[in-house]
Amino acid sequence: MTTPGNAGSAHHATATGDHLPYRYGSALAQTIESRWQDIWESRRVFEAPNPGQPGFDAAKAKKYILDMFPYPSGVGLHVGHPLGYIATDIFARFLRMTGHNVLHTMGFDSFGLPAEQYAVQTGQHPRITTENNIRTMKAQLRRLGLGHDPRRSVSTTDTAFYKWTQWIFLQIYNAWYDAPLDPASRDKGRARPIRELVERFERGDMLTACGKAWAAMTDAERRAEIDARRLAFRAEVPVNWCPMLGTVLANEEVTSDGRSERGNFPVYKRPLKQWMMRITCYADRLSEDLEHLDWPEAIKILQRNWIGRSSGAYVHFRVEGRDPITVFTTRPDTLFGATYIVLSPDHPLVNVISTADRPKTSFRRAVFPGADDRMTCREAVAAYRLYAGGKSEADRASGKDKTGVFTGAYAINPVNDEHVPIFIADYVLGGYGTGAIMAVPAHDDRDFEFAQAMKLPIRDVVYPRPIETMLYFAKAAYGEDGEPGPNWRDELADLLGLATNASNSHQSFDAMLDIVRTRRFTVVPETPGMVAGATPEGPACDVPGSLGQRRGTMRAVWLETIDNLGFMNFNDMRRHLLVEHNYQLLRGQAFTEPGVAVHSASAHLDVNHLPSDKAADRITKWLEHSGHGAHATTYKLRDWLFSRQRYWGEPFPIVYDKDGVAHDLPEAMLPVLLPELKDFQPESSTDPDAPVRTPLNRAAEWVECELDLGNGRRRYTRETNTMPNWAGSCWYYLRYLDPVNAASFCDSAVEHYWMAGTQHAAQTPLTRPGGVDLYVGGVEHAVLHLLYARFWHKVLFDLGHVSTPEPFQKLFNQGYIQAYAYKDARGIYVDADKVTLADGSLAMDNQDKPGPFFFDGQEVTREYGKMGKSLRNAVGPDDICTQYGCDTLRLYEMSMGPLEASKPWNTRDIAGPFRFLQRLWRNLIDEQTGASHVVDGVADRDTLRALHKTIIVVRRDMQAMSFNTVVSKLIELNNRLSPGKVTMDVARAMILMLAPLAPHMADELWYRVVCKGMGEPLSIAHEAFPVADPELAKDDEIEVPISVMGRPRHRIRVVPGLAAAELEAAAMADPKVQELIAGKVVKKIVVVPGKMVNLVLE
RNA sequence: GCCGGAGUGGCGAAAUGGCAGACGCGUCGGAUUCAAAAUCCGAUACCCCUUAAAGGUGUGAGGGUUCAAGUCCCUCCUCCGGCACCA
Repeated sequence: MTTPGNAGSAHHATATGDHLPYRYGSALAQTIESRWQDIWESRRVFEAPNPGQPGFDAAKAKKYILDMFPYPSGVGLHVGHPLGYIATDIFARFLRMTGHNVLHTMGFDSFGLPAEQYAVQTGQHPRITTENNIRTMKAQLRRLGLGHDPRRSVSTTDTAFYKWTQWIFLQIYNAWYDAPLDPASRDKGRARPIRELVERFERGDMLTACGKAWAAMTDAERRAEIDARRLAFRAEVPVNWCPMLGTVLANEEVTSDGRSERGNFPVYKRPLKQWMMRITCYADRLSEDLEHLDWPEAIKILQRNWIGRSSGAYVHFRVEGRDPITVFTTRPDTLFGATYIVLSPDHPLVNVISTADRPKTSFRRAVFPGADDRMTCREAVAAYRLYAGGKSEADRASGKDKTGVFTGAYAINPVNDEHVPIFIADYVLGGYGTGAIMAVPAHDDRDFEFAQAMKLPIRDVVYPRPIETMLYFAKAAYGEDGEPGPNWRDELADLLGLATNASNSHQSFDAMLDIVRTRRFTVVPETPGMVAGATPEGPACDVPGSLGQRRGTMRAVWLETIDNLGFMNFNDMRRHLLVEHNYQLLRGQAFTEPGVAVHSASAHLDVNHLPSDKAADRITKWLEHSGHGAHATTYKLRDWLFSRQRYWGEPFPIVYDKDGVAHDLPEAMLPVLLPELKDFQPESSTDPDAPVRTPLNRAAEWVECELDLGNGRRRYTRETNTMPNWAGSCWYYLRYLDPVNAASFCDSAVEHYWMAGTQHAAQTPLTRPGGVDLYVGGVEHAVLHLLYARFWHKVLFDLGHVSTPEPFQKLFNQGYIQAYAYKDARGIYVDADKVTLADGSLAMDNQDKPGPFFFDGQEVTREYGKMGKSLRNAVGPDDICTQYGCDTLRLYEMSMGPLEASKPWNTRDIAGPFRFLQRLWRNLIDEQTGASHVVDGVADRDTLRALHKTIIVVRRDMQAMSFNTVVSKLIELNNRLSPGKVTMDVARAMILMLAPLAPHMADELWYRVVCKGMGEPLSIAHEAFPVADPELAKDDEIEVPISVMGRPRHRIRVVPGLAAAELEAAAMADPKVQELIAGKVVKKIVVVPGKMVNLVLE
C-alpha cells in the first residue's frame, strides 16, 4: 500500500506507508527541510556580526570561510556545483560548534557574456536576466541548507558594489610602482600614490624618464611622464583580438592553439590602444609570496610557471654603424659559444639592419618554404616575415622544423670581439625577453636544430667533468700534437676514474695524470679483503675483492665508456675536443646541463675550468664592469589587458578631454552607471581587421558629457570600453566583510578583524600572510582569478587599504564530479538522462552495465567526463532534493570520496546515505507516532566506548575536512544502535555530530528528542560539538596480531598499555605461538606496543 | 617534450611503515509479506576445495630498503590535468 504521491519507481525514496506516518521518506524530508530553512532565516541563525555589532563575541576566534565566486548561470546548478559549497558549509558549521565566529556567505559574479548574449538574442536587458538568474540560484542554494549570512551577499552588478570596483580601479590608476634600484635587493618595492611620485620629481629625488628637470617640463610632458608610470595605463599593444566575440582577450583567456577559451573562436594579434594593469611589477612578489601560503603545491607550481621567472643577463652585441642589439640569456656562462644572433621576425631592428646584397656565406642564407638564393637579404627577410606572419599559433607550436633567414648583418660578441651573423627566425618570440637571443647551439636544443638547418658552426663551451678530463688528456698527455702512447686508453680510463671521483675535485689534472702513470708501475699487493680506506683514488667503489681487482673493474667501465663516445681513435678525439670544439655536433645533441666551462677565454677574460654557475657570475660581472650588459630577471607574465569591448561590465571612471587626454573622475562622481541601451550587440565579425567599436559608443548622450573636474564645466567623452569579468572577483571577498558600507569599500577595523592571519605558534609575522582562512574552489582558477586577485590585494596592501599582503591564506581545490556522457553517430552529445539500455531501463540507473546504449532508438557511444552543460550529462540538485531531501544529497556528495578527488556521480549510490538517515531516524523516533523513543539513562560500557571513539575520529576528520570518513564513522556508530533502545547521552552526541552534515534532520531530531517536542524549535547550529572523554574511549582488552616472518599467524588478547617486554612475554606464553615456533630458532622478536609482535625465525 | 596528480574487490572508496579492502553501492541467501516494494538479518577480494578448517595469492609492472611496504627509494607502463620553441 503506497501513498499515491510517492509511488515512484523502485529506486525512488521510500514511500511513507499509512501505517508508518513518521517514517523518514521523501515527503517527510521535504517537510523537515523547508521548515528548518524557514526557521534559520526568520531567527537569523547564520548572521555573523562584525566587531562592535550586537551579538558579537570577542572571546571567540574568527574564521573566514569562502567559496569561489559563482557566475549565476541561467540553466541553474548541477550536482557538481554545490560540492564545494556543501563542504564549506559543513566545515563552517563545525567551526561554529567548536567556538568560532564564522563568516560564510555567498555572492554572485554577475557581469559577463551569457547574460549579454541572451540580451543580444532577446532584447531583454542583461540586468533583468541577471537578476532572474540570481533569484533562481539563490533558491537552489537555499534548498541545499547552506548556512550563509544572507545580509552579506553581494553581486558585482549592484551599482553599490561596482562603485567600489571603480574606486579600486582609481586607486590603481593613481599609483605607481616604486621599485628598488638594486634588482637583487631583498626590498621588492611597493606601490605608492602618484602624489608621492610628483613630490619626488619636484624635489629632484627622482629623475624623469625624458631627462628634463620637472620644473622645466610642460603640463603635457609632465602628464606623459606620470602616465607612463601608472599601474593602470593605456598602451597601444598587440592584443588578442577575437572578432567573433567582438572583444579583446587576456593572454590567459586564449588557448594554446590560438582560440578563445569562451566559444572557441579564432583569435588574432592586432595592435590596439587598451587599458593595461602593470601586474608585471608584482611578478617577483607574486612568485615569492606563494611560499608561505597554505595552498596545494600543484597550484603554486602552476602559478610559478605562469609567472615564469628566470634569472640571467642582458648582453649588448654591437652592430657596426647601428644601435647595439640587446639579448637576454639565462646562461651567460655560454657566451663564448654564441655563434650567431637571432631576432624575432617583428623585432624593430630587423628593417634597419637587413642588407640589400647577396653575400657568399659558409652557412645557408635562408631556410623556409619559398626561400630563394637570388633574393637579397632584405628581400628574403620581407618574404620570411610574410611567411611567418601567415602561420597560425597552432602551426608554430606543431611545426618543430626550424626556419629563418640571414639579415646580412653581423654583430660583435663583446666577450671575444667575434663577428657573428644575425638571423631572424620565428622560434624567437617577440614578446619575451628582448625579442632577440644569442644562439649557443652546442648548449641549447633549439639553437642546435637551427644551426644544423642553417649549417652554422657549433662550438662547445661547457663539458661535463669526464669530457673535460678527456679534453685535458687530449691536450696534455702527449703534447698538443704528439703521437699517443700505446696504452693511451688504459691511461685515460684510469685518469677518468680519478677525476670523476668527487673527493678529487681539488686535484689538478697534471697531478692526477702523474698518479696514473706512476701507479701503473707500482706493484699492488693482492690482499683480499682490503675493502675501504684511503687509496690514491679515494674511497673505493663497492666492488668486492682486492684493490687491483677493483681498479680493473673501474678501468673496464671507463674503457667501455670511452668506446661508446664514438671517437675513432686518439687523434679523432683530439680533433673534436681540442681543435674543432665540436663534440656536441658529433654526439648529435646539445648539452644543456651545467658543467665546466671550456674554450672560454679571450683577451678580456678567462673562465675556463669554472663550474657553470661560477662562470655565469664571472661573465655577468664582467659584462656589468665593461658596460656590455647587466644581470637581469625576466618573466613570462605579461601585463594584464584590462579593456573589453562589451556592454555588460563595469564602466571605467575615466573621461577624455577634447585633446584626448584621460582624466580620472573624482570619488564623488562614482559610480559611473552603465547607460541604457537597446542594442547590446558587440560588433562581431569574421574579418580580423574590422574596426573596433564598442556597444557603449552607441549611447551618444552618455558618452558626451559635461563635467566640472575642478577647472569649470567642460565637455568630455567617456571611456567606452568596460572592465573584464575578473574585476569584481578580484575584491568581492572584501565586500562580504562590510557589504553595505557607503563610505568605504570596507571598514578598516572590520577588515583587520576578519582578514587577520590564523595564529600558529611557529609562525612569524613574515610567514603569516593572513587573509581568508579557507578558500575552496575549482582548480580552473589557478592562474586567472587567483593571480589577478592576489595582484589587486597587494596593490591595496601597499596603498594601506588592507592589512595583509595576501588575500587567501589557505586554498583547497575540490575535485570535479564526473559522469558518463553519450554521443550519437554524428558525434553530438545527447541528454545522458534519457539514454537507455537494450531492455529499456535507464542507463543512469545501471551504470555498471556495459551497453549497448540507445537514445531515441539510435545507438550511442559512451564517454566519461566532467559533469556539465557541454557534455549534456548534468544531474540537477533539485531532483535529488525532491526525491531524497538535501540532507541525503549532502551526505552522498561528501561520502563519494575525498573532497579533492574527482569522482563519478552514481545516482544509485544515493540510497546508502539515505538509508543511514532513515535508520538513524528510526533509532530515535517512533515511526508510528513521530515521538522520541530515546530512553533515559546512560549507555552501556561498550556503546559508550564506541561513542567516544567516534567523537575522537569525527573531530579529527572534520578538522582535516575528511568528510567522507566522518560519514562512515557515524554510520558505523549508528549501526550499533537499535530503535527504541538508544539512551539520551548517545542520542544527544549523535545528533550534534550529525548537525554539520545533515543540519535539517539534526535540528528536527534535537527538537523531538532532546526538547521532547516542547517549546520554540531552535537550531543547534551554535550548540557545542561533543567532546570525547579519553577514559571512556579506552579499551578493556585489545587484540594484538602475532606475525611470524612478517605474516600474521595468530592474535592474542591483552590489556591495553602493555610495555614491550610484557607484550612479548604474553605472546611467548601463548600455546598457539609456541606451536608456531616449535622446533625453530627465534632470531629476533620485534614488539610494537599496542600494535603487534613479529617473530623472526632462523 | 616538460611539470603536476592518480592507478587498491563487480563499483565508489578506507588504511600515523604494523591484521589490506572500514563504510557505502551492487550481488547472493534468509526474515517479514497473500504478493511486491520498502524494511530487517547474514554472506560477499581472488585461488585451491562439495563445504568448512587450514593454506596460498593479492594494492598498475619490475627491482630495492625493512623484522614488517598500498604507504619509503629506483626504473618502467597507463590514465587525467596543466604548460608547450619562454632563450
